[in-house]
Amino acid sequence: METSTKQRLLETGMAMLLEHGYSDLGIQQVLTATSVPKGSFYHHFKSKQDFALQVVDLYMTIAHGGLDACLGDKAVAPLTRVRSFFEATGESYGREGYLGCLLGGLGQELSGANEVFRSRIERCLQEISGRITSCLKEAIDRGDLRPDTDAAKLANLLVDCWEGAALRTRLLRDPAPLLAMLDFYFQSLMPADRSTQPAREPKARSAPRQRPRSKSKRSR
Amino acid sequence: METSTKQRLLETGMAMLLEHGYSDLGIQQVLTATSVPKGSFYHHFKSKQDFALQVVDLYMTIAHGGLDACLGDKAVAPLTRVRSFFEATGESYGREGYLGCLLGGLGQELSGANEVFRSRIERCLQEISGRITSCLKEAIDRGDLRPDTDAAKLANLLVDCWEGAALRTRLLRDPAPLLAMLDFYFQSLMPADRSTQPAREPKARSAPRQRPRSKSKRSR
DNA sequence: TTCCCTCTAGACCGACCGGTCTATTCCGAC
DNA sequence: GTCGGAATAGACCGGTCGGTCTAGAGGGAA
Repeated sequence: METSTKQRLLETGMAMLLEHGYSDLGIQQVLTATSVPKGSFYHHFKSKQDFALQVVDLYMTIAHGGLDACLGDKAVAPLTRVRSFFEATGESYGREGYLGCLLGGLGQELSGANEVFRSRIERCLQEISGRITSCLKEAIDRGDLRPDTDAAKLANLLVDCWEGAALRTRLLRDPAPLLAMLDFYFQSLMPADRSTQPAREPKARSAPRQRPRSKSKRSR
Repeated sequence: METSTKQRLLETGMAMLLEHGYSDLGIQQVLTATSVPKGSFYHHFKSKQDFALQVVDLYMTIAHGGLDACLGDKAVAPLTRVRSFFEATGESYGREGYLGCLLGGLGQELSGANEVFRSRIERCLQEISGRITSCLKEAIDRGDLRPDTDAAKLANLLVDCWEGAALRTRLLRDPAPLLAMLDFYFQSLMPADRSTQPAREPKARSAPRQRPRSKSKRSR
């Protein structure tokens, strides 16, 4: 079954929005790339903005899928689960040429002048942060974090720093900033000894975990 | 002495680029805002891109001014100097309505498809990071950081996370993410006891150091 | 005064933008 | 069959884009 026209538009649009951003991306470019006539586009979407918002929805569906896959396994330490989500996300960035995060990209570009995108993308980040918060709370209950830890604050911090590192990754076309950021963050949470390990999983993993880990190292 | 036409274009352009981004900002908007005819614009700048790049140059001149002011005072502990630079930068964001950092904004928007901006903005971040690196090395020499610390890596990390927090600040129109990020970073560098205090200076200060510390707290 | 160069001034250009519109094709329901 | 809505198809629209061009204003040097 070949994917529907709408789905093709959304998927191609996601990649093109990531590369070009919103304002620089013409509808005609998307139509040419997908061989879809303009009439079909405006049959499925009521405007360019509507299209981009639906791309964001699709992006979030995928993100939640990743969160489900990584945060759900109760057999793994909660902090390890959180880290594994970001590592998996970083790997998916690699598959797209290290262009960073769509939420960060659209958020930066549009939030200054477009209230619809501003609030929508902030809400998306809050969703992700919220799910990480839950996992951090588990870590607190389990004694992996100090009991007075503000889980929501720590989760937002992680998301924010991640977005920054993703921007740098986009500028450098190199994943090093993402990895360095995760190292620093989790090392700070588990000063020196503590039970939970840096990033290895204690039990068998569900998803295939290939990834050549990128040989590029650069100076940084 | 009223500022020159070119200077007015650059200053207004900086504010408008911060708000609208590059692609969404029309030259005509800048001309209208400054009451400058198009002929003058293209007399001073050879293209829109040239204009934006010169805005970035101006931004960097200002940034270096801030770095000079904050990092130069040898009487203050180096880590405190670094922190004070970012705190001052955060305050300047506030004066512009918490729209974040121009380098982050243009970097996100354009680095996917425009190699000129990509390399230029990466270079700008490296310049800033480089100056922070020097200051961190001072901290190492002084014994405020472990001697095996990778100063450049730590400086890049700080810049990256700062940009991420600045993005969130733009989305929320609130400085809290910036402050939370600085707290976490410097607390991690000085675990618990260590000589240097969180953000207070050990010796007499030259520059006036008021700092209202921003009353907005929000939930986060 | 004349000259010349910098800068101002804005009409104008072709290209392309997002979006509309009408016509046609497709295909399951009946 | 044939009917009717979903989807495709692309010509077309007004507006705006970045950029060009010509004309003139200003002012210091000779």
